Order: sequence, then C-alpha cells, then structure tokens
Amino acid sequence: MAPASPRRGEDAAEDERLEAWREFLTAHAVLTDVLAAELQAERGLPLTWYDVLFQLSLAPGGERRMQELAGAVLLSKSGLTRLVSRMEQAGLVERRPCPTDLRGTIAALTPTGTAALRRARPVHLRGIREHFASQLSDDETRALRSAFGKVLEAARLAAGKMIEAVMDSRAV
Amino acid sequence: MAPASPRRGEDAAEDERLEAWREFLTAHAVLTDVLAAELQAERGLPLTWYDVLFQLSLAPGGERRMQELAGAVLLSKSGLTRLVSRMEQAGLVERRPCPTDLRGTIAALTPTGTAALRRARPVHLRGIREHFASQLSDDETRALRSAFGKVLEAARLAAGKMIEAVMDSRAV
DNA sequence: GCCATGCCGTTGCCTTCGCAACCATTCATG
DNA sequence: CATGAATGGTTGCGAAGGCAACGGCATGGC
Repeated sequence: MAPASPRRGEDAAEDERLEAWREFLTAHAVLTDVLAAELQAERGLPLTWYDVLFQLSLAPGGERRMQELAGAVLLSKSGLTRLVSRMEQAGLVERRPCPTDLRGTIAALTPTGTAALRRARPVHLRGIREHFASQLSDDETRALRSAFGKVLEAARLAAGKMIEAVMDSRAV
Repeated sequence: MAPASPRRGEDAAEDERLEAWREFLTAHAVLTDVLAAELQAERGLPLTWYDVLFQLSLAPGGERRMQELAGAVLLSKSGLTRLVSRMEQAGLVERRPCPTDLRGTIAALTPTGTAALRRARPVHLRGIREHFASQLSDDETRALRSAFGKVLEAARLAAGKMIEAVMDSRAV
C-alpha cells in the first residue's frame, strides 16, 4: 500500500478512471443515437415511445399509473403527460380513470400499441446485441455489472431521493 | 417462443448482457443528473458549459474551430452555435474570425472562462471520483475501457453505415 | 364530520436542441 | 481563372422536456 513513488502510480490509475468516464459518456451518446435512429428508420418509432410501450407491457394488464410510469421511463410527470398524449393520439396507448383513486390516470396499451411493440422489439434487441452485447466478453460483462452495481449503490446513497423511483422496474 | 433446453447457457449469457445494458442506461442517467446538479448548485455552471470550457482548455491557446468543438462536446453545429452564444453573452468565451479560413469562426476562452473552469474543475472531478471512479477496481477499470473501446468502434462503424444508407437512398 | 395538508395529473412558460435552408467562402476541375 | 460543388456557421422553425402553479381529490388530526 506504500510504494516508493506513490504519486506517479496513483495519478496514472486516476487518469485511467477519468478516461473510462469520458468513454462511458461517449459510448452512451453514440449508442443511444444509433439505436434510436435504427428504431425510427425501421419501425418509425421513437425510442421514448418504445420505452413507454415496453414498460407498459411489463405491467399486468398492460397498464400503469402515470406517476409510476414516469419513474420507469425516467421522465418528469409533465414530460410523461405530453408523451402519453402524443402516443394516445397515435392510437398506441389509451388513458382511463383510475378506479381506486379519482385523482389518478391509468395509461394502458391498446391492441395497436401491443402490435407496434411486438414489431419493434426484435429490431431493438438486435441493435442492443449488435452494438453493445456482442462486443463484450464474459469477463467484461461481469466487470461491467459489478462496476455499475457499485456505482448505482453509491449514487443511491449520495443522492438517495433523486434516485428512488429510477431503479424500480427499469429494463430493456 | 424460444427453443427449450439446448440453448439455456447462451440465453443466460445473453440475459447478463441485456442486464448490463439496462444498468448502463440507468447509471448514465443517474450519474449525469447528480453531477450536473452538483456543478450547478456549487458553481452555478451547467454541465454543457463545463464541457465547452474544458474542451477549449485542452486545445493550444484555449481556442478551437466551431465545428471541431461541436464534435468534441457531442452537439450539432446549430446546437453549438447557440451554446457558444449564451456563453459569450456570459463572458466565458469569445468568438473571433479564423485567420486562415474566412468562413470559419474560432471560439476561445476568455480570462473569465478560464477562471470559471479553474473553480469548477475540482468540484466536477470530486464528483466523478466520488460517484464513479472510486467505485471501480483496477480490473474493472481495464475491463470498462476495453469494452467501451470496442463498443465505440463498432458503433461508429454502424453510424457510418447509416450515413451511407441515407446517401444511397437518395439515389445520387 | 371537517378542515388543513399533501398528492395526482395537466397546463403555461421557458430552455435546449436538431434539421433544413441559407449565405459566404473555399476548393476542384476544366 | 471561372464556375459548380462542397464546407462552415448562423438562423427559422418545430419537437421535446423541466419547473412551477393550478384544480381536483385523498387523508390524517381534531
């Protein structure tokens, strides 16, 4: 733990980590761009729409409360209100009143929405595989999961409140 | 309808990778939110502004051509035009004509901008260390860099192909 | 039962960003 | 050189999302 010239080694290790951070940012930007463009080109579906359809499909009955859904797709409530309105107008989703809470609104998949998701999902999964998953060795996959796990845990501690809703039912 | 038994191992490995993808997305969302909020709260500086200041500080003379800078901060050229305009109005950056190309514009750090970066950098670095770098072991750091490197190469290739596809579809 | 307080979803307003059109300049080609 | 194609930066326009405020409803304390 006490090498002869500690600063040099520590700085180099630090630089590696900062470089990893920059690559992390770049990889995210490039990947989401490519995946969104593919989905749009091949299925005419924005990635945010896909995300909503998918999160709804995970829920029993294909329906969820607005607030809950907002957390799942990482949007503010106003952002989700408008996103759902656009999708409703396109016929992919419908609103209905919540029977147990008259304040609430439920967003639900329509048959059209279900069909759109069924058509889009293979395209998106193929993209994730092609551009991300297939690039990882088993070791790298393990390392990533371990690293992200720790990062998320730390972030939860640091920002607690900010993150609460985020990890709940968030999947590909 | 996946095949029953013979592909179990492969599917499990696939699921691990999709899980890694999901964590990747969540980690990015959470981290950038936290870091942006910290920088804004402690230095009143949006993350995008920091990014511009930092990229300029890397260049000799603290100045870069607009187009080049746009690539470095992952914005479209119109996006950068307006971002630089805002920062110019705040006095952090200045525009000057490019001496070797009359079409070009150079964005350059002002003393104020340099000072703002000097004040903000420790805060941001502390955040990256605290929420990201310090969570990674040396092995994980290596794995991340290797993984991101491959992902980026593949994604850029794919992005290139998409551009070609667009060109082709225009039937020049 | 009643009221104060808080939560849900929507809306107005604002910011940020991308695309495409545009002008000025450069470059390639004859 | 002359001229058509390409490039650099800005701008108009529109899409998307966050914040704060609002009205309707829920709920705990009395």
